[in-house]
Amino acid sequence: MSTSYNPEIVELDAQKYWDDDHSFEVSEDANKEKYYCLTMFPYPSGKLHMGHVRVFTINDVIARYQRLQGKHVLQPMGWDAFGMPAENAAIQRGIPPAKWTYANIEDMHGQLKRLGYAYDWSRELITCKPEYYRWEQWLFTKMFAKGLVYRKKSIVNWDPVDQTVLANEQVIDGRGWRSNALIERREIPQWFMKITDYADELLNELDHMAGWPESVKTMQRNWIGRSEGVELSFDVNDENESLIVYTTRPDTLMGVTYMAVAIEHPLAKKSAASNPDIAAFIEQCKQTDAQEATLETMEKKGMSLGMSAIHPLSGEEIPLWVANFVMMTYGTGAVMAVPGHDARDWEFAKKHGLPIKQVIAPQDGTDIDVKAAVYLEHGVLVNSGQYNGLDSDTAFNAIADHFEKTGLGSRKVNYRLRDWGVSRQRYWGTPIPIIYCDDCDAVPVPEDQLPVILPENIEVKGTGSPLKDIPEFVNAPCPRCGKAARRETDTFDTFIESSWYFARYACPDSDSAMLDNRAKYWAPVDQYTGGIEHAILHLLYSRFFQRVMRDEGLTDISEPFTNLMTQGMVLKDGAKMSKAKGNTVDPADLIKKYGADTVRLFMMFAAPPEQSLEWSDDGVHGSFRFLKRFWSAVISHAAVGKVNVLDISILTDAQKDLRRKVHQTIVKITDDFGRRHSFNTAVAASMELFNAVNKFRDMSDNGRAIEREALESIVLMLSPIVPHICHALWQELGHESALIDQSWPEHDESAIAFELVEIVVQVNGKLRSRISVAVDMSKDEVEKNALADENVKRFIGDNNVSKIIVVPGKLVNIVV
RNA sequence: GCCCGGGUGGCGGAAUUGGUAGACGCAGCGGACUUAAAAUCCGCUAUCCGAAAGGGUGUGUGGGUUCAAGUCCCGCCCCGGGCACCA
Repeated sequence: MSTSYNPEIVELDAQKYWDDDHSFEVSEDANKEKYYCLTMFPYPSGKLHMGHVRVFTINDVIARYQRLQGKHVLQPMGWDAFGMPAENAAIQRGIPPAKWTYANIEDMHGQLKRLGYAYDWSRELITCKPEYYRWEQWLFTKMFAKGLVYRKKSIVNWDPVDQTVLANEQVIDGRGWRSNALIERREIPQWFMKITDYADELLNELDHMAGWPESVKTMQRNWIGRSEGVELSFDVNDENESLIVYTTRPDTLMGVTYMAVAIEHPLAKKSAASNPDIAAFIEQCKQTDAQEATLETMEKKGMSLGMSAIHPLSGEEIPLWVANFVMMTYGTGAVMAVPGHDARDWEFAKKHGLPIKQVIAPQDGTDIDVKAAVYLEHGVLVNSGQYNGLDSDTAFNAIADHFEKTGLGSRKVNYRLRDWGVSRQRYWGTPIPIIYCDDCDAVPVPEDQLPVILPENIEVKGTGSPLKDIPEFVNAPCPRCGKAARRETDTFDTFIESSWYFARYACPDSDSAMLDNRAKYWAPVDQYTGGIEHAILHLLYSRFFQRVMRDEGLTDISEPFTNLMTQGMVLKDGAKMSKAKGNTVDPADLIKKYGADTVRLFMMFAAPPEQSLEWSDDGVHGSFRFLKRFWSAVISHAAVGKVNVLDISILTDAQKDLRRKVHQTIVKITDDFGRRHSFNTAVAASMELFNAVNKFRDMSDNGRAIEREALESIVLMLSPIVPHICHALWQELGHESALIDQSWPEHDESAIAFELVEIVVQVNGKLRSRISVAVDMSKDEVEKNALADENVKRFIGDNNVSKIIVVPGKLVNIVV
């Protein structure tokens, strides 16, 4: 082996060894403790970017660490292959999405191999293949049979020029990205999955998921948004149907001064039919995209419907409005407005001159003016007739009881979570296995006719789905009556593919079932790593799908991911790396220049995994320099020859110090890897130990034996991060068997023991001195030593010592 | 607008349970080696005052709790992620 570090030779050699040895291919072994270590699979966009390299390296470090801990590790990789970019590429370049996607997968596969990840490539999944997506079609038909899917109208972004539905991303400042036309909200029929049936379970289980970050659990809790309230009905003058509203504040019921419905609400539609002004207003409100952020930040607009509802307690007439901020998708699409005690209602009332009435007063009796400022707190009821004087909680129950007795309302638990709309009006996705028959309505495709295969050789124009233009695809006999019928041309949301792929890795070749017995061995995923941007949608959908699969008898597991790590983004010049901003760094260029190990090392060293990482070319160079120094230090140590067995009975102080440092570092790095996932500090600790070895320079038998112990420990402990160089250095150190088959180093408690400890002395909390004391010295003795220090005496001066705090082994604080 | 994060030297970051702020690395400065450059090696490096010893200040910002606050509490500012059709 060469004395200078040549990463390309070292890395290709190690990779060849792993390939020839099939080192990372695993099968089910009941005698070994399994460890399933997974990263969120990539979309095959064409080129690997730094964000990919970061997440894959983090996961690879964990996988390799767990292997050294003796676990039977599965780390698979695959491709989330359906999605919009393939259609965009197809429009721009005239290549079918399938062709573009498969070419990208091939390129990126090669780039991943060059990074040396410990993947079991024999399990590689590609979600756009019928062998994969047939099973989600199958599950959909099972869900259909159980009533877990249904069709209803829902709102999409409609581009009136391109005559097509746009994704939120394709709407820029309210306009279509290609046509530049103003986008409209439009209702079309779509398929939904009843995730709300699982809302309570998805919510409650979060309390038992100790391996998930608190922030992600909080986001999911808030997203599900369970609330307890009362649903009640208001009669509407001259109408047969009453208006149903949901409120979490029935205690403010007597403060209702108006009501508002969404523009899609039946009452609004009915008014619009006879009143052109209202119709015009609704049309105007439709001139916007369908994003919640747009809805929440836009100007609050409304118009009186000229109708009124009857207050169920007072019998007063309450004016009825239509407003753009009421969402048809939450609650009943109608709200009772209490401007005195709700911020949005208050703002709207002020703008439109609607009355504001105080019905809640502060508990402490303070006077407030709700016309000047909204009062949101709970308190004591006023201006509320028989409920006056009750506190908010008591009033909640009294009013709820009243409505339940009269039958005009009832207590209700509501969720912010909505059912999952899975229809997409796009080509490049899994065909929804439904056939529409004039007589039998929507009929699921029977199991023996699955999969419904997506034709791949196709031209995409960007105006509606090309599937509609393929008669061989669209025309199909009704599976129930045999009459000529039409196939659904919408495809599934691509989140469906990513909601179960983690389970399929266990049995990627199973052609008789979605999951087989092998899945029982590997599930659940022990460690899941991916971007924080997936905190809600992907992770919630996966938790839902896992339960659907469970209830279908495919698995006993409810939670798919035991431990979750969400890694931060890769930034350059303070912004997320993106083509649009022109601040990308191509991993391939860096690997060519420095090798994969340097890139991996920098990624792990530059920032803790959960934080965003600021890219630095200089920093990469520093990592390369460290590897070069590490290489030559080990090579020159090995060149001297074999070392003798260490005799710990005759160690010098310097030898004891280095040995202590070695074993302290083992303790620290083990904790950093295993418990804290703090890879940046693990690297720093390795560097510190390495610096200590370099300063050591002791060619005695014991000296060389300790140096060997130190270098071998560093090689083993850095190997999850820089596996290639460590593979080579392990051989240089004279070992026959491969590094990946070794065990993680264990520390020697006796090496860590020390006699003296440095204690900090503060006077009034300010650092004034340091004293060195015996490790077992009593508190009184430590105090005496501290008070005897010259600088400490100077700061105490003539003052009386009022208190002394001693933190054993750490500090003394003298308060004067 | 709502939900979740983050803000520490010139830069990336460390400080794990309220107990020494700035580990480790980069950049910079000084030196060694070299015809020279690169590479490598050694030393210094928060800031202000001071010859030094030592001292003052300092973790976005304003308050508070505590013997002690980067860490806990309250308010504010700024940056990032998500908001259901980007993945």
